[in-house]
Amino acid sequence: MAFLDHAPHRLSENTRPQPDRNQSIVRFIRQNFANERGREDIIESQPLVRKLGAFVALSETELCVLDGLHKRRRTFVSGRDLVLQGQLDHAAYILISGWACSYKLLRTGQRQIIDFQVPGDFLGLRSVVLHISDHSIMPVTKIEVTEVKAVHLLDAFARTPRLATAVLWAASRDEAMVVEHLVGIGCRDAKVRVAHFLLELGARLTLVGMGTKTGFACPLTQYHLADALGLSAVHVNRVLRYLREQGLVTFRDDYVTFDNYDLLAEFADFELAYLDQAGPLLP
Amino acid sequence: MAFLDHAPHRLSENTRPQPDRNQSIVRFIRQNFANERGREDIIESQPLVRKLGAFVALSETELCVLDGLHKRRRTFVSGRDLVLQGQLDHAAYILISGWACSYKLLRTGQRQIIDFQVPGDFLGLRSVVLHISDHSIMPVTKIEVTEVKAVHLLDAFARTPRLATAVLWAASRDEAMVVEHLVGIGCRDAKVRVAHFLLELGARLTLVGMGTKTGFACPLTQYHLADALGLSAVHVNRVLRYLREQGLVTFRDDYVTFDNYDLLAEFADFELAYLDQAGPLLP
DNA sequence: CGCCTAGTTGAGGTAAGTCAATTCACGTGG
DNA sequence: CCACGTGAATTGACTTACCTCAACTAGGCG
Repeated sequence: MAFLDHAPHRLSENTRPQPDRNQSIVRFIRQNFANERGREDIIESQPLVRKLGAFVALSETELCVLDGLHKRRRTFVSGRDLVLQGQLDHAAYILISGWACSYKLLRTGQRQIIDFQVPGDFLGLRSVVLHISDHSIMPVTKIEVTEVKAVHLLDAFARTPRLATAVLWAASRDEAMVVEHLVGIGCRDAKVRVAHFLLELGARLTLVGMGTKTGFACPLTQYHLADALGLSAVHVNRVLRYLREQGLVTFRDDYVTFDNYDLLAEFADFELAYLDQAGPLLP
Repeated sequence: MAFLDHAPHRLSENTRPQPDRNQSIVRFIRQNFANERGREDIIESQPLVRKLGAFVALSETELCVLDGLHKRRRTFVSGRDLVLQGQLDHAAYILISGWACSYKLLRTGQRQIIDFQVPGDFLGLRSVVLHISDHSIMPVTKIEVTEVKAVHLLDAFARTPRLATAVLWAASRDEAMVVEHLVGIGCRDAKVRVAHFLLELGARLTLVGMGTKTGFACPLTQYHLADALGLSAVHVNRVLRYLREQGLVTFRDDYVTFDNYDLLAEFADFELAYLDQAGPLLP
């Protein structure tokens, strides 16, 4: 087990989402909302809108409320935690750029990384709802976030129930990812585990335009992988070497290359049912 | 790894919640709702009300809507799944009595149990919100549930936003449990893992009046434990023997006895922060 | 009675952990 | 400019926690 975190020695920052996805919501905003603020501006600055928009078709009011949530913009550097385990009544954040991770620390000094967050993801949503944080959140790279006060969020729910439903959807999706993670640690062996994890990460990043079937920029260290997958860093290294030598995937220099995507997917028994999303589910 | 599930050879059914908890919501219902239906009746038949009531103080309207959700009552026996992995647009359920478990099956035949559900818990909430189920749900004992159609649930959210918030809270609490489970599998060794799991289960059951610091009735088999904790049934057996011989906890005859609660809690490094709940958080 | 499932125990194998040494890239300060 | 420190990655040698296979007991039930 790796003990504490170490700052990655190089940071990759190509976190700009491509504007060619979620076309229905894009069209919607263009039609209804274009004169309020620059329409591209809204999409660019609000990866969250794209995400929630994929679930419910948001009305103008809801978009306004959502826009109003993005208040104070803040920057955090690697090593400075946003939220600490046990902290009470802190704010939630929406990740604009960069990577973060949520983790729990045991008294033995071991760290379990729960999940990594990429642009558009909520940070600390669960903690706000529960009023106490059961985990910590730290940046992996330098990150940009917008702060959302707990009160504002709960207030927004009361005024726009559809928004509450949309956020419930986002939370459910997060939970599904944690569950998949649990399954990985619970019953896959190290090789399949690592392979599956990289494929999953790739799929998530592809959804927000930050990855392809060829690969993706990845600021994680092998220590991050180790603590996320419940393996030792040494063993992660060996497994990565194995996968590289088999011509499946290469993890090197802050970049993950899928050398043979299909073979890797078969090797890892990868299917991404729960990540699929076929347009707005709530009319 | 144990392969498929086996029906437990004896079922324990003392699932009646004690009416001495969540006093504020009990009082509330007595004052405002007593002449509509028998007041005890509502509490008895709706463990969910007690649970949600612990988070938001529900108004009369909200109670009505919540009551309206409890439509068709159904019974399932062990072995008959309520929800199947991959199933689309099924209903959700609220567990009235008995135990259930949610699990995922891998193509290798391995099973990972995500979580166990006890009376008052939602079954398949996440699946309804995501419109597709990423997991299956099966009864552990004979269970009684009430069915909630997806449409009704989403409709109820639109009409009573506070209810949506309360359900978001319940979902967050579930997620916190999955996260704790993840941590257990990810970085605790087998002995601590089993000990921690039993303590946690005990704490959850105590919250709904089905357990104490002395122990609780537990219909699970060692195979259930194995598949939940990512261990082999054989190893679970050895660990249970160890814990019994150390005078910490005894798992036998469908009953878990805490032989030395404090020592066990120390051994397992157990703290239940996220289960604590100090009254309604949303006025 | 015999079958089935749950639980129990032993013997031996293996995946993954620990400890330790080495290399490499980068940054810093003399 | 080089010396030095540090964090990340790499590799080898050894240990161990947990798994697998297998045999056996005991209770429940048709």
